[in-house]
Amino acid sequence: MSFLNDLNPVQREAVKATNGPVMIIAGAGSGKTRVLTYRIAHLLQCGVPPYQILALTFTNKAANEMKERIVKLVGGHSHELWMGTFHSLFARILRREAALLGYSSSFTIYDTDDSLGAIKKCMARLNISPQQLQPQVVRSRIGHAKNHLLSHTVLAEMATDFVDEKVARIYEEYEKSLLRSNAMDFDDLLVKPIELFRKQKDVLEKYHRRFKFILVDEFQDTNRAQYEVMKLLAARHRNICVVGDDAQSIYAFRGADIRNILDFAKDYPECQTYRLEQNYRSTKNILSVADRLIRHNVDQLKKQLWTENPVGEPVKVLECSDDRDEAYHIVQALQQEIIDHQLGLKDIAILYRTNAQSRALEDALRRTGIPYVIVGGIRFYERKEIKDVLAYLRLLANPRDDESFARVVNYPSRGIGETSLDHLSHYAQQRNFSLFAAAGEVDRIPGMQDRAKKSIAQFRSFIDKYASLRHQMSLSELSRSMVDELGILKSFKEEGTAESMARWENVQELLSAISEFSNEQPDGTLEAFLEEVSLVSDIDSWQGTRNVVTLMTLHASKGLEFPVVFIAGLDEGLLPFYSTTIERTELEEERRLMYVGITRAQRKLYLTRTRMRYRFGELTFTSPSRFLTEIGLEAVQLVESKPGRHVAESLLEGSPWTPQRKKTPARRMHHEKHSVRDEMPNYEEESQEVVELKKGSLVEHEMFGKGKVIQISGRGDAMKATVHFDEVGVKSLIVKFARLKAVS
DNA sequence: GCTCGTCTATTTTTT
DNA sequence: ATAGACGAGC
Repeated sequence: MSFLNDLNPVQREAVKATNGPVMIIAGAGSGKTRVLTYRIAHLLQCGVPPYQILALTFTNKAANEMKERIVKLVGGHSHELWMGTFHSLFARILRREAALLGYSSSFTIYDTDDSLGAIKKCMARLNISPQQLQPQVVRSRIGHAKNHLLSHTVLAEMATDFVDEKVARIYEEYEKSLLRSNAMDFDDLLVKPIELFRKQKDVLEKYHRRFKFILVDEFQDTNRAQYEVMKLLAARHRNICVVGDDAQSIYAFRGADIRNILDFAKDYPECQTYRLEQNYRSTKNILSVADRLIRHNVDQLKKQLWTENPVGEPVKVLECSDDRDEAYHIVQALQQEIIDHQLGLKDIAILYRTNAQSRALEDALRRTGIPYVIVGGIRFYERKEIKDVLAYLRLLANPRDDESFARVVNYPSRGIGETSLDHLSHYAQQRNFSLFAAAGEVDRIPGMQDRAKKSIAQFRSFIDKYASLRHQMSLSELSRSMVDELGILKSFKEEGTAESMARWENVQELLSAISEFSNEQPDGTLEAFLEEVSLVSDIDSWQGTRNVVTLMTLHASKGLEFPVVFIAGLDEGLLPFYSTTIERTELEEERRLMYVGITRAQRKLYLTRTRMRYRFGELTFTSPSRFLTEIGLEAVQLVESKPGRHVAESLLEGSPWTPQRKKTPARRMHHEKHSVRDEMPNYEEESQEVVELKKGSLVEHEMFGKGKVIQISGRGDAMKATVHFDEVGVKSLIVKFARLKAVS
């Protein structure tokens, strides 16, 4: 089994232990993904049919990458692997089994906004005012309850105060409204399968027969519901492998529970544990900074990361006067790195705690003409105009979707105001109807204006018309003609403001996304498209191949790596983030977040902070993050920021970074919505001497030394080579920037 | 029922 | 600083 030789001894053991429960504690940069992919490849090679393997990942991107890598290792039927996020895979199972839960298979997935809307309506019905009890609070309490598998009855029994009692009551009402709307919220996608498996043993058995091997990635970020559903599925064969790193647990705020790591050993006493402690990613300096920081956490498993990589350059700390100045120094340093080390823009990432921080950075990059891309921020699918169009599509798939109904019944304006809608929902409520069903009996509703009745009836027949056209035309034709008939694009155009033009563009982008989806999956249904839309994350669509600087939050950076990393905003209060006080456990999560950021860096790490920063539009003084103190001055190199970015600006005249303006092409989908300028030609065409590379070639790299090519993937600029270096192990390099020299 | 102006919170992080 | 929510007035 040749490919197993690419692994170090511990990795190889972890890959080969296919029977029974296995826990892999994998430190940052220790080849976690590699072990997972090789493990699956190994299973396949041992003759396990792909459909018997269930692999649960944190993002769709991780799943897709893994699939690709597995195909490269063993070829073949990777599409038969069940690999994806908990949410997307269980949505798939739920669609199949929907009838058993009283749902139809075209149920809608409510996003957080939809749930909030539904909760508000429930509260109104129960006469609980939003002043009395914030709907946001109610939603998070209900979400918390669901994640801990507590039903509204149990919650009511446990209630110790007034708030909990109310929440339990609203929870009950909310559940009813979800069922009536044929809708599930994000938490339901995990909770409902558990309900189903517990109630219907035969269904569970069916999946037991199917999934003989289960793997869970990013185990430290799973919540109780995820753990429970995984346990149910693994109950029969007990071939369950979880991979995680407690030091990188950064989602406790949304219910991730590190206890899962401890409970695993209890629930599976026969489990074999492997620790991957050799880091292949970062220099010794970077690793040492990471270690000095994380040592301050009390809650952590014992683990000592080490590396054979070079010591590397010192980690630099930049102190700046304000956030504009900080952005400017980052941009300067970044340019210097590119010149000094012949890097591409895509080798650089700027990370920060809050999305709001991206603004100053964007300004600085734009002014210098450096192309960049922002991952995250306001998501494409959460924009108002997009949600409006999607609401129509959702109604076609599931007319009972009350949130969508309420959203667009009067968009574009049809003269159906709050009063009419109140009448309608009251009528619906009395009969336990959906709004759409009530709209079918509009004549029987007392007290409603005739004009409103007519409009509602028209709206209903509009939906009916397109719902029946659904099967006669393609998804993209359907959406296009519906949007046309609604006059949405036209009205944006007529409005003519910059904002409405942006909206126009966004709707066009949505329509192209739908076409793209139809082309890629000719038999893809409307439901499938909507599901994809509900469950994508920003990081899913980030492609590391464009030659641009990447900006993102520390959270989004998990699982990625970059030669050069900047972490901005090391100010107390911002990173760690808190407003007034902070508890130890929260502080430790912030520290892990910082740890995640540090360990993204391969070669060079910059930490920056400011003495003053704008907060809520006001300039406030800040003190250095405690994390800087904890790391200690002796481990870093403090760089005095040279004041005066004006000087810096004038120096830029005529430099290679002076903007060479090019017309901005239509922006790409959500992930690149903020990208202002496309790649500049001098970077795109920056080509290295072409080295003839093929499997088995001997090469030399300036940092990693000599090695042997074990794999080539991609073409052109995106061509990657996987090289086994004598000194540092296996690396995947982008050929264009790796500057590999042939060794004879 | 709609529009304009003022007020407010928002600035964690996301499937 | 800014966008969304809310209330007063048409």
